[in-house]
Formats: sequence, structure tokens, C-alpha cells
Amino acid sequence: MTEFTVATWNINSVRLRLPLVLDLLEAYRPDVLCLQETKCPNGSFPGSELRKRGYGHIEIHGQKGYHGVAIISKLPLSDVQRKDFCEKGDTRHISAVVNSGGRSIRLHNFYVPAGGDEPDPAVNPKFAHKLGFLDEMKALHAEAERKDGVSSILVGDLNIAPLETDVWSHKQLLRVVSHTPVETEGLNEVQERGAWVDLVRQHVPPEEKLFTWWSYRARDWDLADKGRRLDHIWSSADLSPALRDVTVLREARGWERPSDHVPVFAHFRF
DNA sequence: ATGGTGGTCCTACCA
Repeated sequence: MTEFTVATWNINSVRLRLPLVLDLLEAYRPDVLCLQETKCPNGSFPGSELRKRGYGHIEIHGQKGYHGVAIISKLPLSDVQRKDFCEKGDTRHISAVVNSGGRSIRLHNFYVPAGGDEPDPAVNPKFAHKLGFLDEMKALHAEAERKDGVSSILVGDLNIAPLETDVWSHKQLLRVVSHTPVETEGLNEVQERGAWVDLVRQHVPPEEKLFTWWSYRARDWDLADKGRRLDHIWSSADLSPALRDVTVLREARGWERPSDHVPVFAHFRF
């Protein structure tokens, strides 16, 4: 019997919030933590502090100022890939294989473009980029490597809240980027074509409101609770029966100098 | 209510 926990967190600057990352790792000890929006060039990534705490396997894909993803692991990582979706040179994807309990699992860590304010690809290039990015994600199949005995997990800030219960008001957000039909249908197609299982919604009933992000701009985020579920954990079908628990660490939004996203955990027992 | 806040890195740009 092997326990395995993967976590995903849009950290919004890994250097500014390194103390929060270290606290999270000490308190929850996930086997793997996937970060997005590290906003950190590779040469400045604070790897030694993480290694000191037992996370000796770190793979990063960063750039100056924007984007940036990282996989921080207690377990060895192999066959690392960094794919340039939409060929813009953005650091929005990193992938690696991790071995746990006799299983090989390919982890994909994504930071999908936010898409700007105007949900019209004809006038807003950022929204067109987001839709193009989703199109390229459709080529990703959860079962693609099963023939080699490799399972798959896909995590990250996908910047889309697909279900009505993934936003504080379905009606009021239908024309707001992150919850427009073209985006939610696009994400559903990525999920269906790839045969991905939404592990968070496997564990938390779809009727229940569930958020992972609250805007910095809204005052009193906790009381107003105008959140969205933008951060996701998916897997290939073979892993879904091994899912034991999901944690959305809502309290992290109330930490000092918080990220606007909170960590999400999936806990497996193989 | 077309603002609001917060990050990077110095001037806007991005979320």
C-alpha cells in the first residue's frame, strides 16, 4: 500500500511567497507540488531552500516577469518535457514522470492563458490565444502512454471554471472570461477527447459550489465569496479508483500576503 | 458601479 499526494498552486511569484511555499510543504508534505506563475527566471529559482526540506527533485520552466511553472518533488522525476504551446515562447507547461508504489505517472503542469477581458477572439488577441491553447491541449490524451504502463495526471491553473457551481454566479459570469460558453465547451472537449477524469469533481459533488480563486480586487473575499474554480486536477481513468481525498485549502487565501489562488491536493492510495 | 488590488521591475503590462 502506497500513499501519494499531488498538489497544485498558482503562487503568483515564487520568490515573494517562498515562505508560504515552505510552510505548505512542512505542514502537508505532498509528494509533488506543481506551481504556476512562478514569475521567476530559471537562474533565480529558490531551489536550495526547497531541497533542504526534502524536496530534492525540482524541474522548472521560467522566464522573466511572467508565467513560469515548476514541479517540486520528494521522488525522482524523469523524462522532463517543456512544450511551447502556440509557439509564443511562453513558459506555460512542464511535464515529468514520477514513480510511486510501482506505478509510473506522467505529470502535466499547465498555466493556461487568462485571456484578457473581452471574450471575443476577433478583437482580443489574448482571448484568441487562450482558445488556440485549448485547441492544442485537445491533442493530449490521458491514455496515450498506458501502453507503456504509464498513467497520467494533469494539474494546473486552467483559468476556466467549467461548471455552473464553479463560479459564484453562473448567470452573472456567462459573459466574463473564464466562464463563457466557448471556453467551458473548449475545456470540456479537452477533457472528453483526452479521456481525462476531473478528480476534484469526482470527490466533491458537482451540485456543490467549489472555488479555488478569489480576486484581489474584491474586498472581504471570505464573506462575499465571489470565487471561481480555476485550478484543476485531472487523471487517466486507471488512477481514479485510487483517489482517497481532495483538499482545497481555502484558508490559504487568508494567509498574510496571499496568492489569489489556493492550493488543491489529491491524495491517492495505490 | 468600467473601479477595485497585487505582481514584476521602473514604465507599462499582466492577472
